[in-house]
Amino acid sequence: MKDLINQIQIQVNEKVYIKDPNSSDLGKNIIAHSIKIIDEIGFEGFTFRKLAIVLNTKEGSIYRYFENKHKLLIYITSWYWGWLEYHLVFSTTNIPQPEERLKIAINTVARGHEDSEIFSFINLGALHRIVVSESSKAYLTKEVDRANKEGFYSGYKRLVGRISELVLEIEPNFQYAHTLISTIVEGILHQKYFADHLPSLTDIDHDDQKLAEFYCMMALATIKSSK
Amino acid sequence: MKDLINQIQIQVNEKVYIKDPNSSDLGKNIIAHSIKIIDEIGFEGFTFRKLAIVLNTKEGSIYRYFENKHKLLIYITSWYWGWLEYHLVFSTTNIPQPEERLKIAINTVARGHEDSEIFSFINLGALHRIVVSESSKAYLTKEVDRANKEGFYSGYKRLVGRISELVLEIEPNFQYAHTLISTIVEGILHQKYFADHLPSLTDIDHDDQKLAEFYCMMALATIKSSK
DNA sequence: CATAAATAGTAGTATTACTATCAATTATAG
DNA sequence: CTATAATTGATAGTAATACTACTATTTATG
Repeated sequence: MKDLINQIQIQVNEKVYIKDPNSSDLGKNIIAHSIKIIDEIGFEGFTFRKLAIVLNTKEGSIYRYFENKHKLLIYITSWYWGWLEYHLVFSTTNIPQPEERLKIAINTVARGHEDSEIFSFINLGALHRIVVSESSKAYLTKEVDRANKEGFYSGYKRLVGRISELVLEIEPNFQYAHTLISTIVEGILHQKYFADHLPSLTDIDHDDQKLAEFYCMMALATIKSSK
Repeated sequence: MKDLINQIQIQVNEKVYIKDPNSSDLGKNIIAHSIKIIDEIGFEGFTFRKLAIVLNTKEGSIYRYFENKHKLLIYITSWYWGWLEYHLVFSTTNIPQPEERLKIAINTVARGHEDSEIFSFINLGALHRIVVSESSKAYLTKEVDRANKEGFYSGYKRLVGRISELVLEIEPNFQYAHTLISTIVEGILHQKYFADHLPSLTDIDHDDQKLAEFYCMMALATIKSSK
């Protein structure tokens, strides 16, 4: 699996960047090191100046790739959702039972990364932590409508859409597939954050397996209750 | 009800502010107008300078009340959770059936404000929109652990705790009360945001009643499924 | 009416978030 | 292998942000 994964490239909406970071070494370093720095000091503390110093380059060079740090955040979170979607499609094909497919999907989201800790130059562990604690800042902004129109959130929307389809396979008359799945995906991220920082808001303590089980149980109970 | 509500004062952890904004006209204006400005231009665009200009005062005077704008955000969101808790306690007392109490609680969170649009000098409609789109930024920061230690999130935690207790009254052996309730509270906020900005992630379109019904159904199905 | 408290007014600093320009380096195409 | 295009490096500069500090003036209170 690892070998195969290294063959593919995750596509990110090209309007997110000025110059494709995959097209050069500097570009790849910008992605790799911004993930590292944001993971360490948080998105608010992260600046292109700090990144430039680490990369032994200048702010100006980074601005040739991304208009601002918010776009860079959209880039790396979109990349993550693209990667997860790839993973999801892979893990659910050839599973005949729709209920089983939904369970696998929820497990995929809850586990986040796993067998491939480093995907080419991207540290998936750090990226996953960023998604947990920073990804909602990609859309919780006054520019959300413009960004959405440009398609910046299509990766996330596609993922939610795909899992919602699995729900509809189980129960085609279920009216709340998107609400249920976006609640679960956001819920998984939040519960992980709460386990780390606000433990009284959760009952699941760093156990991705258990987290997945809870949300599977919740999903199936909710779907069936609607009949 | 409105008259009674105007009698009480919502308490916010006093470490959040330097000087109690309730103790002066300027303080109250800081709260009232920061809610207005954040609602209009978003938390990122909001600065103490802009607030000072609107209030015909100087940055320095605002800094005597709040160390920085992040603390002010914590203040106003804490205030909201305190207000909601008050509402919740009020609306669930004297209801004998635990299931009914849980339903009322979820409805209270989903409706957010309603019969009291303006609570003394606070515009609850604007505050509710801020809670929907900005409140998670109060804890999604690298300072979260320090802030949590200071008790800055106790209002939110108390609210989740209270509703979790209602869950346990229905089913004392349920293991995931906090996870379920924090998922629902966050879910309600997210679904409202999605309805406004990313509609493909939700099935509930600006209908607080329906939103509450969905999450009530989900809660009860999940609780019962665990038996 | 005195004096303490609060606010207004003015300055100033370090950092952020950029933009612009030109020189040096590196890639690529003929 | 060289011309030239593309990329990056280096330097500079601006407006805004996020503060801190100090003094003058106003307002409250005993």
